[in-house]
Amino acid sequence: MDQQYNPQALEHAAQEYWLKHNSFAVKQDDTREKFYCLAMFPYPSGQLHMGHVRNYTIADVIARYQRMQGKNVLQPMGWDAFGLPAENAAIKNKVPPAQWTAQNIDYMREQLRRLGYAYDWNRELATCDPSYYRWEQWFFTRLFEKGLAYKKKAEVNWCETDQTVLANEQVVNGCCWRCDNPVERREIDQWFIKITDYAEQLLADLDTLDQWPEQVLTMQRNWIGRSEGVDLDFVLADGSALSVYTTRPDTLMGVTCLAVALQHPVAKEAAAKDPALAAFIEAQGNVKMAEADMATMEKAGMATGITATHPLTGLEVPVWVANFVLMSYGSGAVMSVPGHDQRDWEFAMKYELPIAQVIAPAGNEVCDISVAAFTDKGVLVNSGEFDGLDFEQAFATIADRLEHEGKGKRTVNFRLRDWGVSRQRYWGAPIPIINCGECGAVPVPAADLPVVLPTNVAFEGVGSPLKLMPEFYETQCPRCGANATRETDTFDTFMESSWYYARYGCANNDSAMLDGEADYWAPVDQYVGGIEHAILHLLYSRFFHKLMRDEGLVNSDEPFVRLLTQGMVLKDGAKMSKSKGNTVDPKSLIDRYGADTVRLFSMFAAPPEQSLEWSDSGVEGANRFLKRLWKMASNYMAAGPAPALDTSILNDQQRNARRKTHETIAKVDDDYGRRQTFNTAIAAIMELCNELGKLDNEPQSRAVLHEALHAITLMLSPIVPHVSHALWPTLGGKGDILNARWPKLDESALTRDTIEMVVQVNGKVRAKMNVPATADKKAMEELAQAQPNVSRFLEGHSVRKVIVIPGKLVNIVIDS
RNA sequence: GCCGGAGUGGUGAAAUUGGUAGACACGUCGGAUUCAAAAUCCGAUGCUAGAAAUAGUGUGCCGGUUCAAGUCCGGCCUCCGGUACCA
Repeated sequence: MDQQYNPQALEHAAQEYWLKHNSFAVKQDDTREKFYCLAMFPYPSGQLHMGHVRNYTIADVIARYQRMQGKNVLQPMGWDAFGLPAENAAIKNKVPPAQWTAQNIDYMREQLRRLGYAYDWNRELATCDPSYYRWEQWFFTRLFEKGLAYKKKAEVNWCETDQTVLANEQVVNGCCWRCDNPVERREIDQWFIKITDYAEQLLADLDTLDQWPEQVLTMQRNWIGRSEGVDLDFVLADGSALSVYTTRPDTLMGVTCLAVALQHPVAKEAAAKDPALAAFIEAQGNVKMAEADMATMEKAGMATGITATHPLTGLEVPVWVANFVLMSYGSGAVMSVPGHDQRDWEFAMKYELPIAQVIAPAGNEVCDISVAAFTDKGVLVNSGEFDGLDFEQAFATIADRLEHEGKGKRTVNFRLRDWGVSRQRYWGAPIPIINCGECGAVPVPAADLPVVLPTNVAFEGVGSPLKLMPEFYETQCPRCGANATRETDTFDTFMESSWYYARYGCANNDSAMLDGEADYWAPVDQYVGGIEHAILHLLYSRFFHKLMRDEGLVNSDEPFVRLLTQGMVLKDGAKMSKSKGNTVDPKSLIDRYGADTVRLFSMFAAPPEQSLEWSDSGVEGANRFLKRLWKMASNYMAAGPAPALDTSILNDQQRNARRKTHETIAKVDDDYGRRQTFNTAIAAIMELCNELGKLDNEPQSRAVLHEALHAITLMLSPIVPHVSHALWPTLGGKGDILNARWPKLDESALTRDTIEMVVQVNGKVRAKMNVPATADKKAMEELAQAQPNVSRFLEGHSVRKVIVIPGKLVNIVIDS
């Protein structure tokens, strides 16, 4: 065995060994429990960054740990290859997006290989490959035929100069990020998938995800946003109904105006006759299509001159246009109750609209409507016949009345909106639809799939190249044969990332989207990825899984059994990113210290769910630990083999070291499996190593050391697999360490004769004492009072009570 | 704005079910080794006072519950993630 720890040589050897033995290729095996471990696949942006390293190391540690539990473990890797950055790079570097993407994948794959991840590379996939997206296209045509995909008009950010649709991130201060001209909103035809049909299921099934972080479940619940309310009609002068949705029908008698969205038909109609109103709508509309922008802009409105009849009082209520009303939520119109809604209150104050109080606090709270809205539920006042009712009674009574008179209806509403999947972009999977003058939108027949995206294009960033390629869009209608036009929009990239996890199960099947093997691996047992995906990606994937289930492709209800959301990698308190110029290239660190050091540091520096502060000296520390470990093993080996361990003849020091070894095995097992706190697992192993360094060279001490080194090598192998691979045979390990089992805990090694306890007086620690393991509460209490530094504090005071927590502490409460 | 998190020594963090605050590291300081340095090894290290024993104090801020609060409750502040076309 080498005296020196030489990571470059041993890592190369381990990786060659794994490659030669196909160590991570797996197939269906019904004799063993399967475990599917998956990290969110990367966007091939150019090179790996530390966020990737952290993500993939966490998943790799879990995968390797599960393999040590005897499971059949699948861990695949692939590429989320469509998306906006390829188009940006194409413009900047004058290289076609497909070529840029392929180069990046090649480079990043090599970086991943050097980190020694246990991937089954046979299943690698890239979403920009027609053999992948053809099934997505096929699946979309199935959704279309089931009525789950439909077309409607929706707004986008439009740059007139570049003749292009802009993503929210490409709109900076209301202007195009490239040409700096003001952006306008434009309404265009787009494809949608009816996720709202699945809203109830998506909400209800969150209750089954008991291995997901509570915060993610909460965010998804709030995002879906189920509410119970009433849809009710205010009648306009022309006899048509203006429908509004409210969760507070108890405040109906306090309505002082109605507010409609800028895009609402009533607003459009009024604007047609009122140039000032048209100008207002125009001016307010040029805000980008992002909720954060719309919700923080200054509230503004304008009266339309139209009035509507209140369904209960029969009084006329003015209709306003307001920029904070969302066309996409409910009916695009709301009733304004300034007395009991803070936003309405501010709006009423600004425009000097009346504010009426119709709810009074049920208890003794103070309530002054002239200072702020009273938004709690309470008792109805100034509401005529409804006075005195509480919220529930008022809801029921008013809803009944409206339903009875045909003016309203109890409704369950969701904040969730249908999923818009059209993108007016080049670098994405073509939407498999042909538009025919006669037949309308016709799905491309399965036999004609895939609709292949042309990759040899000049991409200038003005419009989509597909719109300039008659050879792409000129076609015939599959139904009637007439000349027709192919859809030139492509899919939202969330489409690809919503089902890739399932495709890994049968990545090379070219006759079906999914098959029996895919269903064998599904669902993913452990999913690992950034918290930034807590809503969109994870919700779309859950939805897609249910769609695939209903198509008979999988048999489970949910795609991800257990979820770990990892925090970001920061440097100097800011997220590591190219734009901030504070990235650390994993390659140079691997070159300098080896992959094991990089893996060890990224697992040790913080628990996986927290953000991780990058530290160069921390990396040094991780490397130093591996060197010490290597030296400890090589010193042990140099002295020749130790005798067999005989636990009946160990002295105190040896017994203590052995107890520490087995305590560590129990802790690390719990940290890996249940808690997933790899930082504390590593700390525990370091502690053990520090302890072992104090052992002498007696034969049984060396036997204890051998047992410990054996266990340490196994326990560290998920985190630092290369050095473990090298140490294993030298420590007498049998076979391939990848297939070795987790070290066995010897419960009998854990016993203690005495236990250290703390003695407090009035909650302050005053002494520590060793009590026999067999002592009862009374003995602990007596021993505690006898401690010199304790009796000193008790003098002159009477003991009021004594609290004894066996094995932990004794707290003596005295009069002060 | 709304939804979800986080805040503990000089630094990254630990404290798992309300029970010893600061494990394990990094850094710093002191020592050993060395002609010298690097590397390595040993020791000290929350802050204040003290030679020490020890005492006081301390987990973003204000208040509360409890024998006991980093942990639970109420009210704030700051930062981070998401906000439906970044992925």
